[in-house]
Amino acid sequence: MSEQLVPVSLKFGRVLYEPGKPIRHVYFPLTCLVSLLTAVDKRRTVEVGMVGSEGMAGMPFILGVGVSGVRAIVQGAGDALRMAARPFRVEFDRNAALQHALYRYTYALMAQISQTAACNRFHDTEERLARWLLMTSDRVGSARFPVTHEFLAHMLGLRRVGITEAASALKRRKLIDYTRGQLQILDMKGLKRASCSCYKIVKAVFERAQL
Amino acid sequence: MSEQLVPVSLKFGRVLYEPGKPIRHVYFPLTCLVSLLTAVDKRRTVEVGMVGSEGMAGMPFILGVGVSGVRAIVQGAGDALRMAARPFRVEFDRNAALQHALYRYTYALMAQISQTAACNRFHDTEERLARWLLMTSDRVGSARFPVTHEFLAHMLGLRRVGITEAASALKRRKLIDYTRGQLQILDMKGLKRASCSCYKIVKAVFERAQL
DNA sequence: CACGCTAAGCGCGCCGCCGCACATACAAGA
DNA sequence: TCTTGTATGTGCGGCGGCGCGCTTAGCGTG
Repeated sequence: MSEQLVPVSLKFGRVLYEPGKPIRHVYFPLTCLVSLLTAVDKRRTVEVGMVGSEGMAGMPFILGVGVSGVRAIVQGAGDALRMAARPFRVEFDRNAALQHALYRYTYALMAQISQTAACNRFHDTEERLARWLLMTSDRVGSARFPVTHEFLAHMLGLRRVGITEAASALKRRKLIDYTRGQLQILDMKGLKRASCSCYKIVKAVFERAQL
Repeated sequence: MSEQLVPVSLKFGRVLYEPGKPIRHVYFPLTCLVSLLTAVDKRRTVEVGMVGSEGMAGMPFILGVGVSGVRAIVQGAGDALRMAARPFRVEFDRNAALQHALYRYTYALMAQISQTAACNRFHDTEERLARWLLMTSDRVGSARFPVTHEFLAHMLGLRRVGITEAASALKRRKLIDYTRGQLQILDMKGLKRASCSCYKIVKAVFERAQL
């Protein structure tokens, strides 16, 4: 990789891409976490994918499309490596190993999005919340991370109150704990049981793709 | 393209790929229509993508992954061009134009899947049914095509009865008509109004990607 | 022409999530 | 300490979709 790969520190809530807008940089998360959101209107959004250190944000660019299809926001503050689109294109085109890795990642991301589509259709709030917390925990590498009910509502595409209800149920069962924007997973195994099978399915896909 | 691209006739219901199973051929639909389904268990499935003559079935293969992530079934009987995985790989690797076209298509398919994920979350049966009918009609190039309520239920991930209710509502409004597995769109414009915005959004993505 | 099969229609009680409105609680700053 | 803002909790009526079981209607076949 080239010296044009610069470390950046990304704050929570920063918008990296907007649907239909050009992709100016690609990002390789190190400790940060990026959410890919799809909207149906101004206020209703749902997360379709999550990008941590295992992946890259800006996939359309490597597929030869210069605009983003989704909105990408920084869901967990932290560091990432960033590269401007043009030099990245040059590097990507001449680095076969990079191509292979990123195409494989594209596949895994597609599988994740597909599973999320089915999950959104069939699984209830509590299962989906548990899955989201596990996936986030895996990617930030910690059982404790900052997140509010309001934010979770945007991720899972439901009311803030819906999150409060599901989260307090999980809290009652001693699977998680939280106060004012700080959440901690207390019982990882229990939370896995409370989550839907989509968690395991997606995890298996990523492992098979060696990511 | 090579002479190993052979025309095949695909019957309704034929399964082209199963999740986790190897991809032995790739398919380029000519007049047939392929559905990509994701399951959460044995009986609950939902369509996440649709592949017609604008695209190819077997995308994971071009991303360097030899197994399918989704189930692919022939939703509309018809013809396709088929190529065995190995010779396709050879052809694909040396044909830059093909690569560009298929990577762009991958992007469009991802966008379609993402939008479906959001659509499944927010839109009601009638809107989603209308969208499905429009997308299918676009791809088979006809306002009339065979489909049963039972089949639609598997595509949209709901009860057969749910389809009956939504479809009869559309019928009452003179937007569609159907009997025993034959469906006809009567009022295309009206059906577009009855569908959710996801129809237009996905269509625009495909047009922008020149597919 | 009678039978069986598949497609489609209907009723009912149930439940999860909706929108809306309001209530509490903790935190930081003036 | 008081104020303001953000985070979380609660209540309620409504509705869309669920599971279940049953009915009706075409169509093909023997």
